Amino acid sequence: MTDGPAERASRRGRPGYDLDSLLTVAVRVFNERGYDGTSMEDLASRLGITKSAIYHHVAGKEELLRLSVDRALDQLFAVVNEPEAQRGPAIDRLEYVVRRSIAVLVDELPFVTLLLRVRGNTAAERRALARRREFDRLVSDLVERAESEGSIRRDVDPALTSRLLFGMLNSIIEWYRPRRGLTAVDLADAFVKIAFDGLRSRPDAPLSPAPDPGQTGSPAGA
Amino acid sequence: MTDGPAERASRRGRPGYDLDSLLTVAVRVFNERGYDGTSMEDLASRLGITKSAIYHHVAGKEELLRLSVDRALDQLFAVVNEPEAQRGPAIDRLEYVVRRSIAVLVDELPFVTLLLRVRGNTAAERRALARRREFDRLVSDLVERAESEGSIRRDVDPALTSRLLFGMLNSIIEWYRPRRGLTAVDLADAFVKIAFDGLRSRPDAPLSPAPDPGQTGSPAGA
DNA sequence: CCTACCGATCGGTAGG
DNA sequence: CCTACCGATCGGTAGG
Repeated sequence: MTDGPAERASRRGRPGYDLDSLLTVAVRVFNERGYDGTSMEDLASRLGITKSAIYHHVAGKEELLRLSVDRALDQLFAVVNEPEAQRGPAIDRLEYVVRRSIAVLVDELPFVTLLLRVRGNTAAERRALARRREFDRLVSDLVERAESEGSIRRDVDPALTSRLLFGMLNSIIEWYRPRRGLTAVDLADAFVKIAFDGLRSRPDAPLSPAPDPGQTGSPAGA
Repeated sequence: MTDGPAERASRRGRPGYDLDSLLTVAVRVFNERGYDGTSMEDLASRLGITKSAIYHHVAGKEELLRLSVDRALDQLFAVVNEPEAQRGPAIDRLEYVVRRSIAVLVDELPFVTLLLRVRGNTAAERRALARRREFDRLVSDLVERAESEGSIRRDVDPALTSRLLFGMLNSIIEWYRPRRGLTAVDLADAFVKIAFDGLRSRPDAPLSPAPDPGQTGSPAGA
């Protein structure tokens, strides 16, 4: 009896954008030209509709930004609230959060990209930055706990370790593109190796139980 | 370019900005508001002069960008051309380039920040991106060489290792601020530990790097 | 002839 | 979702 949101749009009224498909296009343009550098006219011409039509869906440019970065933030917060991130040794929880964050980053690449480029010039941007800082603090607490449990090196400050770890993770948005032969799981495997055990080869150290010898996880470069 | 900004200009004509001191202010504003989001009027009011006066020094906004990113790029290329980056084991050369790049990043933080935020919307931006890619290729070659020499782990693709390594390095601009108790050398020391040996504590491995006796790495000068 | 600007205004385009 | 607009501001240039 009650039609779903997509149902309603397709049955009644003109065919056109719903909020989700509009956001998908808007985020792509924001990432190409920068949020500040994108005019509502840019968005309208890319969407194939007029500027005013956009205001049918959202109150303005800032709401487009808010809805977009919240989509990324909601999924990242969901990760740290999953049971695997809440119990067990902190080092395992940290690895879990890292792997799941990479999955979110890959699945929602344009939205996470936009989130990471927010600078804080407007209210919506400052709101996004505040939520980011809250996420960073949760991760930082996890790193600190892992250090006090003795599973993370004690000769580097936990806050610094946390920043470098997620700095490396976030940098993935700069070059990762799907459909280039590197899956999210292969990427996460390689990332965890580099981050947790370093890029140096250590012939004297015992290898982890049967690291798959078949694939090297080559990312088809460029 | 070691003379004080106002020294040279104080002899003839009005006291005012020379190109260097103008760039210092311009880059700061670009980083605050974004390059696209910065108007010439923004720059003028921050400088305390009129818009027209800026055109006395440069041909336009794009030239301000070009001069700024070239300052960062020139120093980064200088690093890979230093003798310590040209001879010896590739792993040592890589560590040297990492330490010196961190020193450049810290010394020229606003200029490197601007460089890393360039997106390619204008000709000057695309030119900067091309030079960045050239630098990245030099580093990537070094990582590949270190892997073929057996000093870097073989179970991760060198191009991927290189991207993660410099992704982590570049992320320093997001949070590092001078005068907060973390010197560039301390930062580089911690960075090299995390990047080369990983964040995991390894009670079974010797504390000091065992495989290569002698030096632990080049102290990067700064 | 130089350096270092000023006050005013150009044709177009921004978000709403 | 469109047409017809607004107040303001954009990057850049004129003569002095």
